[in-house]
Amino acid sequence: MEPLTPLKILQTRSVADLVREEIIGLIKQGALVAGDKLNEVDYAQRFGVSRAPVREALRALEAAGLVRLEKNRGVFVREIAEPEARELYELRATLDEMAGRLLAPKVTPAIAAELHEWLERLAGVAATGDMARYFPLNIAFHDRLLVLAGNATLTEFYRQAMDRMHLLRRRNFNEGLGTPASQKEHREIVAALTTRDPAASAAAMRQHVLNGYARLVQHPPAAGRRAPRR
Amino acid sequence: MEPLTPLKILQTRSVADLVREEIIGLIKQGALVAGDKLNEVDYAQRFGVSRAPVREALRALEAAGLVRLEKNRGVFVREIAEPEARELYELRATLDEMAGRLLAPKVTPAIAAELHEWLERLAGVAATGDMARYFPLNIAFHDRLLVLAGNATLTEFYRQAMDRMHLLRRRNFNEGLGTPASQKEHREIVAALTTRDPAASAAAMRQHVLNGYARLVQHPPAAGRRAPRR
DNA sequence: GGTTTGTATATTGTCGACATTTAGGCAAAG
DNA sequence: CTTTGCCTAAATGTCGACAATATACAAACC
Repeated sequence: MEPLTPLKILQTRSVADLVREEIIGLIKQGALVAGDKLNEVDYAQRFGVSRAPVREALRALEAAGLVRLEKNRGVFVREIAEPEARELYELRATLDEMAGRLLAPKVTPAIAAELHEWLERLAGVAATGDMARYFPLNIAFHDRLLVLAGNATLTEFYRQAMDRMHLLRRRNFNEGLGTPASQKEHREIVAALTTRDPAASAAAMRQHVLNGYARLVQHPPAAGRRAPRR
Repeated sequence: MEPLTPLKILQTRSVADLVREEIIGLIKQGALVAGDKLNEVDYAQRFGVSRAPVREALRALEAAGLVRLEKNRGVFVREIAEPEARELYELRATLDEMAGRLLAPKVTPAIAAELHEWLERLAGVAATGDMARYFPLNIAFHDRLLVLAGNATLTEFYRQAMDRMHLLRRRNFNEGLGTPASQKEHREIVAALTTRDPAASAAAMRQHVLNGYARLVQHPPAAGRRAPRR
């Protein structure tokens, strides 16, 4: 009943919105990495628009913590270095923990079945070793858990935290994913949720994130790129 | 050594930043309430600037969840109604809980002394019944706890959540503050922190927020203002 | 009388241009 | 050879204006 594709887009989405999403996409796929500068004129021309909507998009990205605006100097993709990386993982651990506690009592047989489907899909892709596919799938799995938890505000904050994780040096963010340990923790999370035990589910999700951080830091940091001074 | 006031401001802060902070201030002090429309030309003239920086400020406020942009219709102060209000309090309870757990082991005698000072100040102002003074003091107290917890990212997310609380109908957000029950919980929080017990501190802070929500909902909702349709 | 159509006004979305500032190169002075 | 100063180019901050959309009101029609 709703075409929703052709003109509803132009009726609801402004150019600034599209630019914002496009840039977020570039960050998520690694085309833009921490420290990169975003030239307003370049991006305006790339999208065939003027600078005004680009600037609005960049302002929104700044508020989301993805870029850093330096007056009269330019916009740079934020870089998350060590003190902050740990902070971010601790925060995400707490958010995931909350999601586990909320979701557990809501798990129905249908939800349990869906979660086991996710496990199979994750295991299948992990077996191929194709990180380019596993990476977004893993994020989608965790995002789905948050959505199922039923607190939209929590999901919004969680997504903001997850977006920032892409600002870690990509080489690192990927490492340790899809490992047997990570798979095992996924199964433990689903198992706890299936028993509808809030405390166990919360603990499993929290621990999974903290272990993910441990797997991250034990991998050698990638060599630094250009580092805009200051 | 640093004047930091006169020209450092103009060197680092753009007009859009100032406008953004100004509007946030209007929301915090209640001059702007949920549902109000923000006319771009009006605010541009009020601050003596053009629409461009105003629009950038509004984009940032949208990303922070404080306003809602409707294409070709305008910008409106977001309204937080019942399902979302509960979500927000649950989230804040979790963030405060995390802060309590982080802060407890860091409490030194100096910090304990500072916290007791806060208690006295809060009790003093609460005794006067002057909510206009108690209200920001209470927020500053909780903010201070977050800062002392030492996780800057957590503090940032917490502040974003707190900012949104101002979008609850102000009549409600104030009610229940400074009550004996609230004061008692403050003392329990500081007591737990002083013993450096992470679990007890986390629980006290969590419960304080959840009780605050309970005190909120048991007060009659203020009559609605204009409600922009859709 | 109620509904619809048409028009006028106001507001937003976007654009192009100007002023200001920064970054870098080059030359002159030390 | 280093440093200082100036100058040029590029990029950002801000502005005013135009086009497109939505809202309000009035007229016309059933």
